[in-house]
Amino acid sequence: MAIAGNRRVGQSRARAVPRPTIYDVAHKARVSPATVSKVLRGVTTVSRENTARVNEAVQELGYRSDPLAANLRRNKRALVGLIIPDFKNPFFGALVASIERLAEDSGFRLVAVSSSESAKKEKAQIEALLDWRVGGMILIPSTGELTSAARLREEAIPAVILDRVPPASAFDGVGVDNAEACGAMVRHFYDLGHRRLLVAGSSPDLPNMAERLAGLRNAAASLPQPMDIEILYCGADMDSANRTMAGRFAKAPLPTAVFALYIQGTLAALREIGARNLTIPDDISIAGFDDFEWMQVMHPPVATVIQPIDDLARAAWAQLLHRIDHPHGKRQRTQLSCRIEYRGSIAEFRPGG
Amino acid sequence: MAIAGNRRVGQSRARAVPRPTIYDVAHKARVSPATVSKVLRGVTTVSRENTARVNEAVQELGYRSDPLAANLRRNKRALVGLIIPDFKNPFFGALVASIERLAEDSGFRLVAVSSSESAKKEKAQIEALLDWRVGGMILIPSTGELTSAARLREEAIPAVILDRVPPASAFDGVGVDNAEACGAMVRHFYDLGHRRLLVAGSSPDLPNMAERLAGLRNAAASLPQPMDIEILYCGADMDSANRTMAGRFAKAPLPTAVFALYIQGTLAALREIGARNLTIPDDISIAGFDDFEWMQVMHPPVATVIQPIDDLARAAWAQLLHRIDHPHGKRQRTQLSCRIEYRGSIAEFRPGG
DNA sequence: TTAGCTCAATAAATCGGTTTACAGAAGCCT
DNA sequence: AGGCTTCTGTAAACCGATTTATTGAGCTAA
Repeated sequence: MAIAGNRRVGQSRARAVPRPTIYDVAHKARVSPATVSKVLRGVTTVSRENTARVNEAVQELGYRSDPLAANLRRNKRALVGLIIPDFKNPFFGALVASIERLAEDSGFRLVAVSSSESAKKEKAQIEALLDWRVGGMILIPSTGELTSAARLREEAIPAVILDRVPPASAFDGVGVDNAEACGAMVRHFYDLGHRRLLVAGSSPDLPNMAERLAGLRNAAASLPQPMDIEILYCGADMDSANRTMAGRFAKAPLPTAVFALYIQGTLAALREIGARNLTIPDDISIAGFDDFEWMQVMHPPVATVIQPIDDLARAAWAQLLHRIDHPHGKRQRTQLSCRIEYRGSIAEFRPGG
Repeated sequence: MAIAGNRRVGQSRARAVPRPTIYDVAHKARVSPATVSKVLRGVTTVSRENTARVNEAVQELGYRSDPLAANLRRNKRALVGLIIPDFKNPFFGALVASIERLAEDSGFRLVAVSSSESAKKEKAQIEALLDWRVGGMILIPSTGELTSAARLREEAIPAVILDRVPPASAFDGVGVDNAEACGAMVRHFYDLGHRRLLVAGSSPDLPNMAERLAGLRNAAASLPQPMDIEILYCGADMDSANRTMAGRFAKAPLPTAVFALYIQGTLAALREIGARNLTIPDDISIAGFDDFEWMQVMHPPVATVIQPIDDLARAAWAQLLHRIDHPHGKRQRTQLSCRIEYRGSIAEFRPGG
């Protein structure tokens, strides 16, 4: 705020013709501004004749409403905020793209910002969006603590938690059935003879990670024979993921399969496997989470759990609209199913293979 | 606009305590709202005593300014728009992340939107941002035509074209020296004995593509011996890229090296090479454009031209700020240098290898 | 002492819409 | 004809800040 406040924002040359206002339209159509406003908002208590004249004037002047002015007067605003952890992750990118389209279709303006996986930055972004008096918020938290929840409740902002949905919170949540997907993957590995599985998660604090871990632990517990599941927390950034993974692979015994629960884990595992000249899937099998184009051009293609991104976006959006209209309705949680693509990176375990 | 207009935006429960306004602060500090505004904006013509009282009141009330109201009154606004072609591409994602941080540091709010690589959508997004009376705009065009340029000029909006900078336009531009990088890559291939190079571009309409093509053609023209450079336009989406690439590889003679000028081209080439069981780099060498994590976990790692993303963002931002302050200054174009990482995917060409 | 000047403080106008409250016309019923 | 309702249309208040024009106090110089 500081610099833009001091900076002489707007020395730029004035337009030749300033944008027309609602008053210009009213004047041209020989009605009052209030009537123009009604026509523009589709209020029906305007005579056919006046409606026509207003529309004509709008056309001729090329009038477009100023959303700042409009939103200022409205008590709640046709603005929604979306906070994602990282713009560089195409999974989040796809969510942004999808939600952007949905918001536009419903007449909302989406303001997408990132928290850089930092709770502090997330908090600041939430405050900034609250300053804008957004009518709602979709949040992919940077942490499971949901430290900012208090503020959101204080302001009574309709909010939906997406993807990283805490087990208990006062907010609507939309995510996938992580446990089911991970359970299925574990059983698949088991059925192929794997008994030593390395799981790469980012951090146990993230609710989706916790669900994935719980899911695969539960699945493992109900297998006919025991399966050794080793969990490795590799951190959110590539550097720490690479380091942690390298540290693990320096020790015996090596796992016969790796299940990476997030993209950086997948990349770190692939890198380490490559660095040690292990062959996929003969020496070691691997599966990842989320689907990226490059996974299919690897040799062999990388098996992965696929979250239904567009469906997630649609569900979150629907939830948010519903919450805006019904602030007091019961809290909802939506869980969608993942699809697993068992690609060539997973194979049967052959002892001594 | 339509639905949000009709929707009863804001039935939500009123806050227990509505956000304090500048009037509340003024009342509490026993000064006028004008004085509060001055203190908040750092205007110095306020007595030490009043400044202190205002700050105290701000603190106690937890007051935060409403940017909508503030921006409405200012003639130009502390808002900048950023239009990118696609949120799903991590290259653009990284630019968004970087520019977001820079904007924040300068006290601007960034509104990032996407054009989905469509000129029509781009136009709509530009209009929407103009409606918001943004103080400036950074645009990565969806096409080289810059069809929306007229509107931007009409509104006299400070604008910077990023990445896909047309050769001649009335706007500031920030990009990389595509020609130099591509020339270097071509010479590298030549020096390694390659004489049949397949180049995968998205579309000749994009200015950066055109520069890349011109660069490699020029480089090829000044080589000691002729080099066969075949250019293939594969389109922006994965489907068409895959189809086009498959079509090319169905015919002889195959190239000895592929240089893909964009990510989808790189992926399509890798897929097709894999599908035909060709070995990299023994059967065929390959280089890409832009650096993605997965390139380093491929076997062998994929050589690529690396654009300095953070520097691009910084240059674009600086350019925009400068343009906002000096609307009439001479148009500037910035070209940064790329770095090439020659990784294992490129090797010497051995005839009959 | 008084005109002239500087400086801090504020009342009021303003940005461009939306919303409220009310007025006037028309239609209906008794 | 008079009372009641319904329906359109508008004046004016309002959203929450910024900016302008003005006031009044304090100080200096003549």
